[in-house]
Amino acid sequence: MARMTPDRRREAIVDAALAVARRKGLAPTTVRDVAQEMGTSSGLIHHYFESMDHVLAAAFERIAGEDLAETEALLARAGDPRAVIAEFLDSYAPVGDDWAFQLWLDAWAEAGRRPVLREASSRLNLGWAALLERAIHAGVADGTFTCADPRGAAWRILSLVDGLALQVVAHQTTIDRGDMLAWAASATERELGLPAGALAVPTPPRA
Amino acid sequence: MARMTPDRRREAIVDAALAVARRKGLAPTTVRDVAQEMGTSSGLIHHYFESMDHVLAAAFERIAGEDLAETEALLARAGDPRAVIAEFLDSYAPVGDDWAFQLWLDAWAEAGRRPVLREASSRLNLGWAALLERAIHAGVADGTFTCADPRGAAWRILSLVDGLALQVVAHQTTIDRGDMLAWAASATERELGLPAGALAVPTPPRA
DNA sequence: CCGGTTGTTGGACAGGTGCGCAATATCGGC
DNA sequence: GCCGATATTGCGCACCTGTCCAACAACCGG
Repeated sequence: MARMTPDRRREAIVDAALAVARRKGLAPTTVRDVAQEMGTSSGLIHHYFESMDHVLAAAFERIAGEDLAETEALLARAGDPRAVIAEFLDSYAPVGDDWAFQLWLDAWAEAGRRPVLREASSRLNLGWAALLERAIHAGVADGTFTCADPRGAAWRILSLVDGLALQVVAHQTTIDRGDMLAWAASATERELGLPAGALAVPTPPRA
Repeated sequence: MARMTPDRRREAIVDAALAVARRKGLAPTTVRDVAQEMGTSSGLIHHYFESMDHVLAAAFERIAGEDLAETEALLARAGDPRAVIAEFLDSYAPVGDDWAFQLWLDAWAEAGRRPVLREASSRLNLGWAALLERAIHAGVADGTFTCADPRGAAWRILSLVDGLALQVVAHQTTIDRGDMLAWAASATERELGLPAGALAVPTPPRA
């Protein structure tokens, strides 16, 4: 089809891969799927990417990186440290069938077997932990939080919400978004030395 | 090969599937892999299982169910509630390349796409939460723990250790077993109203 | 307007996938 | 010892997988 500059084409391939992965998941996405989604031949994809694993890693990195950047921007606007953490928890809890988090599940599972995906998944996860650690430091600095170990607290909070979101997305029935929000809030309050209920409802006090 | 009774053969198939899954992971395990592992033809497998998904679900259920039962037995021998929880955390932390936990990662990822696997994974996960909730109730009853919401605490602790173990197994480098144990212990102490350090080292106070 | 650079094609290649079925081998009951 | 029941085989079917490459076509500098 239409001839593109290499940069644009690479982007188009990643876009198409992401569109397919959204429907089918990361691992089941094939070269031919992506080619068909773009409306091109499949040979084109190997002209730009060393292997299919690299395409999938790039697709995962795109969506996970965007999510991270958006959250970063969201938190920058949130105001005081308490609101930042409340906003973080609310935005992390899956809504509906959260295909982005499903891609995280795929990435974690594949990370053990595909080095290229492990690299991407590991890097993005470290990014989330760092984001959270910065938010905690800010709250400790201005006296909102009490926390002796911000790095540990960041990993504990992140692991908790990952573990909870995992149940919501993978099993759908065991626990729901409401449970997740309530439980993540109460644990995080304890973690940051906040009074019980301080993180209960993210934005306006409305039930 | 050797003719078997249906019950024995079903067991042999599940055993073989588990042996392969241990090496390759759950999703990449194929009918032919399992047949070769047993030293039989592949047609035999479809004579006993409705589909390959059912084989994989049975294999996962076998290993996850055994783990759960072993932990249940371990905790029954552990003594006081504090020791039970300490033992739980220690046994949950992955050692080396934890192939059993890798199967959990596979199961969670596939749960969204394969109903048969979702059913198994969901049920086993509920089993672990119930185990933990019982242990907490016991500690609250005899005054060792202080916990207003044992069900929530069970899910929070389970989700936390799942999230931490996930990092250890999938990424290998981001955090290690030591971090995981320390962080799981400190969060659980807060969760159960124990003094800091009460769960620090599982068995003997050494280092 | 032409020629070389290069984005793109489309199919070949060697293998792998789950599943189903006729034929065969082996067993337990008589 | 035979025979019916059934465990097991071995292969075929239709399809999918990543990767590669010779041929083609579109664009850009001259």
